[in-house]
Amino acid sequence: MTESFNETQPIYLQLVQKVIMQIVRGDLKAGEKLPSVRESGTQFKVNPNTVQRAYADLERLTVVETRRGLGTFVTEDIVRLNQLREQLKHEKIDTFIQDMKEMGFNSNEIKAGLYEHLGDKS
Amino acid sequence: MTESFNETQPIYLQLVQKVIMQIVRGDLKAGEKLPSVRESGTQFKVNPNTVQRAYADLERLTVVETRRGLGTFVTEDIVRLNQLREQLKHEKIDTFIQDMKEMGFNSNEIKAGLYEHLGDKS
Amino acid sequence: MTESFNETQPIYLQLVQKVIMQIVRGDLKAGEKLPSVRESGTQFKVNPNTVQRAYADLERLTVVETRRGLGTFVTEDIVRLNQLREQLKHEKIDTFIQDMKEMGFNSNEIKAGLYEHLGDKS
Amino acid sequence: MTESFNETQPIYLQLVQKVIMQIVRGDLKAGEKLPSVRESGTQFKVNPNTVQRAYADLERLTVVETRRGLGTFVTEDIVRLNQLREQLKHEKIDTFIQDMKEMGFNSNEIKAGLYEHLGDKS
DNA sequence: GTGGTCTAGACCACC
DNA sequence: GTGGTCTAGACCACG
Repeated sequence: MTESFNETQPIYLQLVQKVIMQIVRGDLKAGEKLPSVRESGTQFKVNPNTVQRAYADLERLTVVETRRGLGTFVTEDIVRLNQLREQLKHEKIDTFIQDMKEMGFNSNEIKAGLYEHLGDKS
Repeated sequence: MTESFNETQPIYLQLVQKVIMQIVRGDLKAGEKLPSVRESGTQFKVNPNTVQRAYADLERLTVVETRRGLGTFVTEDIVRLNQLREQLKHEKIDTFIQDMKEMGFNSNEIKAGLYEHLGDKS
Repeated sequence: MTESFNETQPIYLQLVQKVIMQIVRGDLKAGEKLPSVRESGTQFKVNPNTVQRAYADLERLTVVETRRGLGTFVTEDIVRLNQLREQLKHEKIDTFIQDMKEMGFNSNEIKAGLYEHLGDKS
Repeated sequence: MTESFNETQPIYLQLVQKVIMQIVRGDLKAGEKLPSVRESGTQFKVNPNTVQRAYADLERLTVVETRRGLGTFVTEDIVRLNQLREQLKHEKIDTFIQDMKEMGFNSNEIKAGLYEHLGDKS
């Protein structure tokens, strides 16, 4: 499963997204240890520096904490994690609606389109 | 309304998106002339070359045509334009659903979330 | 039958080629009158200036003559026309062979490839 | 052997052709690194941007891949490379035959002409 | 006036 | 070091 990266978006930002997704999905739980920068680096075939940068960003977002000599861990702050999940959900929905309206679709068309697509694969 | 440009995405790609949106929304109709590369350049405060690059991409996507010495025009091929609109709609919806499911939401949660947000602003 | 033009090659050169082809094929015979620049212009939807330039080139190649107030005519010099035909034939074949060899094909492969293609459509 | 550039064709397209030829001939093998845009630039006495444009085109044709910070490489996809060679061969032969027929030569004359020329130099 | 190409030189992200 | 993007300014062909 060699996942590849988008071309126009910086790799470290894609890594940030990837980790956030894992946390929100629950693949990475509160307090759990993230792979080391070296591990991640070899796994995704990117430079450890790039991983490091992504982890730094994640720390700035207060979703992970790094403990010296131990590694990087998902925050224990469950409130923060729930908040993160809700926040991302609202953002995603909002930008989706905004994009669709920018394309000239009204609320009903959006609902209809969504139903159609959920029908096939729900 | 001086819209500015994103940092992470190349300007010329943002221009491509912008024009596609204008076409899909109907602000630019089939056969209509786009502003010249120089005009667009001064309007968006970017170099004409950058606009040129965007227009070249748009031509490769067969949504515009350039006529030597005359200018760049939205394609007259209405079928193509409708296809473009449908294609973008499906892509948007698909990636939205995929993203939401990646975050661990099921179909019903997605629908509910959407309704909630459409309620406020439909 | 709206014939279109290549993008990278100047239109007037493509016109030159077109006329030469008509002469070599015999569609335009020795002494025959070419359409006026205006006629050609409207027919091919190009500027008369462009046609004019093509005709000037053809005159420089001594395959047409322009007579003031009368129009542009294929040269009466039949020797020149035969020479033209032979010259073009040899040039075409030579560059074809050269191109194929540049691509790494040897004489036998070239012959074989040609037979194959002539088989379908001879 | 300082090869120079044609006047009527854009330099970057001539570069594209040149590289494709090198690949088809086997001078550049699957996975091999192309010279950097700066190297090529100085070698051919053109601006690195021009080389860059050619490389971008080649990537769009999926005959090369660029790896961030590493360089530009001939694709490892050997199937693609063989397809490329076959495709170019057929195109060359087809346009050759078409051109010759346009000039009024029939299949036998084409074959005869080819044999004549191959005789001298095969 | 239009788009298309090219140069020179700069800055960025990535390795 | 690599490719990718951008600017400023130039020249060309075409209408």
